[in-house]
Amino acid sequence: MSAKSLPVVAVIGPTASGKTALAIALARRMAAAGQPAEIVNADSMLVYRGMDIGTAKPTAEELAAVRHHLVDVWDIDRTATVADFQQLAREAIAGCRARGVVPLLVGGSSLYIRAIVDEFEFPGTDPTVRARLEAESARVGVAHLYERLRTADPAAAAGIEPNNERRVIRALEVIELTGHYVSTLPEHRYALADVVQIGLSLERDVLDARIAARVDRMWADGFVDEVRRLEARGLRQGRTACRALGYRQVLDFLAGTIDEAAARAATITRTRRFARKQLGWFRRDDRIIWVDATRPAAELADLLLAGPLRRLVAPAASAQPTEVPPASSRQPAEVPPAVE
RNA sequence: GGCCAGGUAGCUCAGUUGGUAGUAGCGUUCGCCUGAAAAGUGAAAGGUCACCGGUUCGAGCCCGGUCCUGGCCA
Repeated sequence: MSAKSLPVVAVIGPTASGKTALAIALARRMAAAGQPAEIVNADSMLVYRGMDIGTAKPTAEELAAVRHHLVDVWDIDRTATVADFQQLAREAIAGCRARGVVPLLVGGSSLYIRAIVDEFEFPGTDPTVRARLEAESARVGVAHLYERLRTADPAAAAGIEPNNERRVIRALEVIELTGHYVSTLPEHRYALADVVQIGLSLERDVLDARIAARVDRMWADGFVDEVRRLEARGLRQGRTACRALGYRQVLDFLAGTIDEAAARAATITRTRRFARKQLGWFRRDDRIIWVDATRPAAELADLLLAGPLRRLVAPAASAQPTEVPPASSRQPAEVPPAVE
């Protein structure tokens, strides 16, 4: 199979829906069929070294079984940004394809996934400008900054809530750098060639139960100690990692503002809310092919490789010189089903 | 069994000298989102004020009784 014909397969879904398991299963099945695959992480927290239990990071065995990109690459005090991620992930994807490897992009954040696969351009940033605006906001209040935004760019201001300090500052920063700011998201249009998005879907009550079970397991596995160790290594100093679900709550517990039971309960409810948010994002993207997350990962992998991803393991694929079938082609045709 | 404190939104509670309840916190639901997205932000829905009776023009609030919860004493 030529590198050009390799799709990028995005495995998405809310937290605790089984993305990691499915990606691993897909990679194993594909490898067995002679088509190597590697995982490109699109999760903002898996990049941090030392954040293992609370992020449900793939296990050592899983990491050893399938090559992973963008996992354990940063220290916890580094600030993660979508723009950096976009670049790194696109490089990793291009690298895979160049080597004849199918990239499996795995993540739960629609923005991160879209920034990578869609036409998505970020205006630049300037730490000095940013710092100045942040300091000013702290001094005089967001309301003043919002007023300035209103006069500088009424259209942009209209799309931003006056109280949303983060966005107000960012908008002013971009206006200062480029002259204007667009406060709406781009269309759903792929920038990368041949993208297939697989979404894991499941009922809310099942999802909620899984989240609670996962948090319980995290605690049983020594999550609090993990956070304690990371705290000693500067977790509080960073801007991104310290706000991760669970970590933030345990840090509150370690600081004494809440007790441990409250930290655990808050981790569950915040994670649940996060999952709702994720689902809301994915709901708006009609390009996603949804599969039932309650089925075993191996079974789902077989189904996908017999259906939407069939061309990746079809025996005759290497014999067909050109003609890449569209991702949407789902005629069973002459290819024998992989299951049953 | 006696005394005390309570029973108001899914949870924790406010509720001023009685005028048919709260900008409450959390949760829930829905929306927005471009360099912190596991982040940030907006809005909405939710209550026969434990139950029965009484006083009053009018009771979450006062009186009597019943039930329930917690504490103390036996």
